[in-house]
Amino acid sequence: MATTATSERILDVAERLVQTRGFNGFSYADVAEELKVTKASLHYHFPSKEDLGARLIQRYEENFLAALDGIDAESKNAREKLKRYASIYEGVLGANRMCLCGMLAAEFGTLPKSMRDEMRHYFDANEEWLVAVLQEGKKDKSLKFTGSPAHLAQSLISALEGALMIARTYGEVERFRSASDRLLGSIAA
Amino acid sequence: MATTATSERILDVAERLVQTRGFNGFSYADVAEELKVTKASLHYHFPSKEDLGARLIQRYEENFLAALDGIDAESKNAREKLKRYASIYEGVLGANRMCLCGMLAAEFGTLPKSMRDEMRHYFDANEEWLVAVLQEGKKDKSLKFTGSPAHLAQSLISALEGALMIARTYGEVERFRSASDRLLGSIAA
DNA sequence: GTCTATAGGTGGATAGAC
DNA sequence: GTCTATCCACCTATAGAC
Repeated sequence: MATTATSERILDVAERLVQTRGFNGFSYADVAEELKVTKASLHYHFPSKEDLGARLIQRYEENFLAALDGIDAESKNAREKLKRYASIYEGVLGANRMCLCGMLAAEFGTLPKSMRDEMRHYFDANEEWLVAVLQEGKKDKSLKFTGSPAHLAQSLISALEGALMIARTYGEVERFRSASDRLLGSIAA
Repeated sequence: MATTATSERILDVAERLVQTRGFNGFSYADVAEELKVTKASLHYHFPSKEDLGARLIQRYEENFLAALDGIDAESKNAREKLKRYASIYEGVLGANRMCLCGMLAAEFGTLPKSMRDEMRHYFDANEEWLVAVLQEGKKDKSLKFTGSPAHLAQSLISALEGALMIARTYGEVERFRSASDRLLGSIAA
C-alpha cells in the first residue's frame, strides 16, 4: 500500500477535527496523540496553527473542485449537477461533520487573515461553479429561475451550509434532505 | 438610571462575545476585564462556564420570543410577520454578530448536554412560531407554498442562519438581504 | 458579592539532541 | 524528521479573607 506522507496524514486528522470540533476546538496535542507522534513533530511540518489552518482550506478547496469536475463529467444535465452538489453536503453530514469552511465561517471573528482569505476563495469558487451550472440549466431547460445567477448561487450555498449546520444539531440527515429537496425543487424546470 | 444587576451585565457581555467569537473563543478573563471585576466574581454568579452558557441560551430565547410577540402584535398579515422575522436576523448581522444559537450550532460537537438541549429548545420554539405564521399566511392569502409547514419552517430557519453566517464572512449585509428576499419571495402569494 | 491568591491543567511554540 | 525537555501564556475553577 502507498505510504501517505506525514504532512498529509496530519492534514487528514486536523481536517476531521476542525469539521467536528472547530478550529478553536482542537489542539496540536489532539492530532499528535492520534498519529502517535509528538507536538514538536507537527510544528516541523506546520510551524504555526495558522499555517496548518490555511493549508487545510487550500487542500479542501482542491479536493472539492476535483469533485465538481467529476460531477461535470458524469451528469446528464444541470439539474442533475445541482442534485449531486447537494449530495456532497449530505455526505459530509452523514460523516457527522460540518463543511470545513462552514465551520470556519462561524469562527470567522477569531481567525487570522490568511485563513479568512482562503475561506472567501473557497466560497467564491463554489459560487463560480454554481453560476456556470445555473446558466447551463437555463439553456438545457432543466432549471428555471429569475434574477441574477450569482445571487441565486450565493443563496444556494448559504442555504445548504445552514441546513447542514442545523441538521447536525439534531443529528437528523432527513432534516437536511427535506431542506435540500425544497431548495432544488424551487428551481427545477 | 436603573442599575442593572451584575449577573445581567455579565450575560450581556458574554452574549456579545459568544455571538462574535464563539463559546470556545472567549474566556471569563475577557468578561472580567470588560466589566472591571475579577474572574472569581464571575464564578460566584455562574459557577461553571457551562452554567453561564446554558443561562445565556435561555435568556436569548426569552428575549427572542418576546420580539416575536411584538411582531405578532404589530403586523397586518403573515407575510409581513415573516419579513420582520428575517429583519431580526439582518439586525444581528448589522451588529457584526451571529445568531447566538447559530454560532453554538457550529460548535455543537464540543458543547455540554445542557447547552445542546437549550439550543434545540430555541430552534423548536422558532419552528413553532413560524408554523403558526405559515398557516396564518395560507388563510389570509398573503403566503403560498406546498408541502408541510413544519418542513418549510425548518428550511427557512436554516437558510436564514446560513445566509447570516456566510454574509458575515464577507462583511456584506447586502448578501444577506438578497438571500433573504429570494427566500421570502419564493413563498409570497 | 467581590476580592487576592493560587491550584492544576492545557494552549501554541521553540531549542537542541539524535 | 522525530524526539525530549521546556517556556510562558492562558484556561477554568476554588479557597478563604474582607
